[in-house]
Amino acid sequence: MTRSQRPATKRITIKDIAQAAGVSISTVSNVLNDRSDAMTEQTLERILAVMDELDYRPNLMARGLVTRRTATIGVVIAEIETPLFLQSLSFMESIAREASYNLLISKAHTIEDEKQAIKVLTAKQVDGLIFLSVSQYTDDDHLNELRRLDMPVVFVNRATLHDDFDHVNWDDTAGVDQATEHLIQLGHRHIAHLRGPLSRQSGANRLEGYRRALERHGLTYREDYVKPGDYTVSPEQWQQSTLELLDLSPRPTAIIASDDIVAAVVMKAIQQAQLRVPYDVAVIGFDDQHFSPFLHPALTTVRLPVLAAGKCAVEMVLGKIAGERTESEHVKLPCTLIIRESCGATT
Amino acid sequence: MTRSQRPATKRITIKDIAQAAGVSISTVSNVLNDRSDAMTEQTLERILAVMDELDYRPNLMARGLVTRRTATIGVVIAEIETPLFLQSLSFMESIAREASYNLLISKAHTIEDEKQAIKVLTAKQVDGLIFLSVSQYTDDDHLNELRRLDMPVVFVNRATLHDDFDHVNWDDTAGVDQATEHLIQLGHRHIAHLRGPLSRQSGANRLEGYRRALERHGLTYREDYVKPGDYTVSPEQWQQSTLELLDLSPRPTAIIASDDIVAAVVMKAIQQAQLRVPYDVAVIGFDDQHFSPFLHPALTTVRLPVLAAGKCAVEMVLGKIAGERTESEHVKLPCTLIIRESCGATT
DNA sequence: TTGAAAGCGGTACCAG
DNA sequence: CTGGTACCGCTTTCAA
Repeated sequence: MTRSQRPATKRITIKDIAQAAGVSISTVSNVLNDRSDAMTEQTLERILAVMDELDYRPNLMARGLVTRRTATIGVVIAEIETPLFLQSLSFMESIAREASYNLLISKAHTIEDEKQAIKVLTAKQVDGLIFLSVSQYTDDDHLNELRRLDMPVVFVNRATLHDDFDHVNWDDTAGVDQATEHLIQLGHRHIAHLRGPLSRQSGANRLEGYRRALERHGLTYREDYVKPGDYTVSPEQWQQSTLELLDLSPRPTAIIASDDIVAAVVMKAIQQAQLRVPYDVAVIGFDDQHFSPFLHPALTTVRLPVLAAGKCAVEMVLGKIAGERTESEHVKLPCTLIIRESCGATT
Repeated sequence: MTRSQRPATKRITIKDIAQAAGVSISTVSNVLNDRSDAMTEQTLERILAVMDELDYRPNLMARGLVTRRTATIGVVIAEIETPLFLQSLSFMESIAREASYNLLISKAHTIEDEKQAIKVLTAKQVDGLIFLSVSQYTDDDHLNELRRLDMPVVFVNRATLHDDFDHVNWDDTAGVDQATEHLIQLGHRHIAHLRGPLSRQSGANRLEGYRRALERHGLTYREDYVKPGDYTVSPEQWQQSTLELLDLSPRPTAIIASDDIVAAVVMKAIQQAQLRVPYDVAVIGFDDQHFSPFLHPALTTVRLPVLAAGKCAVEMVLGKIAGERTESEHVKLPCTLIIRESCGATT
């Protein structure tokens, strides 16, 4: 059976409803827009009945053409593959939907993609724009055109140079500081760090948090305790780096990984070296991904407020659309240390 | 600085371009639609220049109103939280974008949500609809109205009763069959299964695959080797069930988990019981999630073809939109056994 | 080759 | 309180 040959189902419009109900177009429009106060109960009922009977679906594009509202927010996403970011996207959808908005999405890996995404999303008349990015510094000149748009724009996790835009970020530095502090409180004095890429603000910030906590406690920062451990190098190298750390003297008693996946590999390497986590070496991750509680041992990690950030971003653009918020805002959300088993503390 | 007070930037339209370039509206429309053949090179250049200068952005809603095309595909997503499904969504976006389509998304957890999602997405005039679902049997009557829509509709992973719609599914049964077969080939004779919810087709199918492989090899199916292990019960119960399995006599030498997260917990429980994976007990997961290669030991699992399914679904609706595909199709994608370390085989 | 005009499906203003 | 009508911004015949 093929369902694709045009069934010639003439699409029914507001005019059809008006005709069938024996009223004017404006009257129908009024009920569509909840202005039925000044209308006979009877009339309303009849119109409603006709709409239902004819399976009427108002064309939101036609409406949008005149109201200049689409009830749609555009989301430009970098590296959407990251499970965490996708979760954030999902949550943003929930918040948006509560306000009867939908999300129109477009991924953008390169600057060129991004330009293109901005072009098409604005051409589709979205009411606002959210950028879900990696914290990389990039050439941002093309963002200037956004200013001419007179459209709410919010950047999530973006190290942009344009400070007059709205931003939602999280405090990586404080996050790792907290993690390091936690280890120090537990008595650790030799803490290593598999750091993220320094090309990203997050990598640099986290390293900074690590140093800061160390310094605060008068612990020396050792170059050889810090090694790259991120997607720019292979998992084998994470493992290799871990082994090298274990060979150091004094051997680090704790390792802070750049993210939860790396932490999993670190734990694995430690265990394969016949050492125990956390008894011989404690491990802390970063992100708090879905699987982290289920690792063996359950991973102590720093939770990124991706959900809160998504919610915040959506609320910011909705606020701007509604004209409630007008000032440009820079929100920095805190990270939370989630204590589980991998560093030995029990809460 | 507030950027929200109307800058009175009159939005420029095709009319403005025509005026500024000293040509007619139709001429501008022609260049917008790549019909510049019958046009002076000069005219074209001038129009292009003016468009660039005025930063002209054609209003795709206005266009869509007449062309009845929006270059947008609606995606209705159930349980978008699942990292795997979100990956699929992300991949769908890639495929769609290659064809210059965008995705308008709406989550729907309940039937009521779903009705609402269908309503608003169609009202926004999407060119096609993709349902990314859980494989649950539900009351599907509301889907009937989709038939009247004359719009391409594809269901991914949905156990719908409406066979005349397009479907993309994967073969859970064969997937678990394969996993079980693999274990049997490795010499296992006592294979347990932490099964998924039987309320979902996937749970039932996987159990079926398990039984099928057992029977094919003349191994008896033991009720006590099968326990529920899914989101309907708590992680503590997964752990508890694992321990119960380990207490059985003869003790299972292998456990097939309902998904990778459960598999992680199973491995953890086994290890905490001072047994080794895979030497004492082999473990196989289901999904092949992002973290699975990084578990200790790396998880052998059945990969769900979520990416391929997403791609397939998008291509199906694009094909229908283009009028190339007309027949309704039912695609069933194979699952792939990914052999890593957790069941002892080395490829 | 280019221009004029009639919609697409709504909204909203203005009479009556 | 209801009906007529001028747009919204673009496409698309149909003439010139």
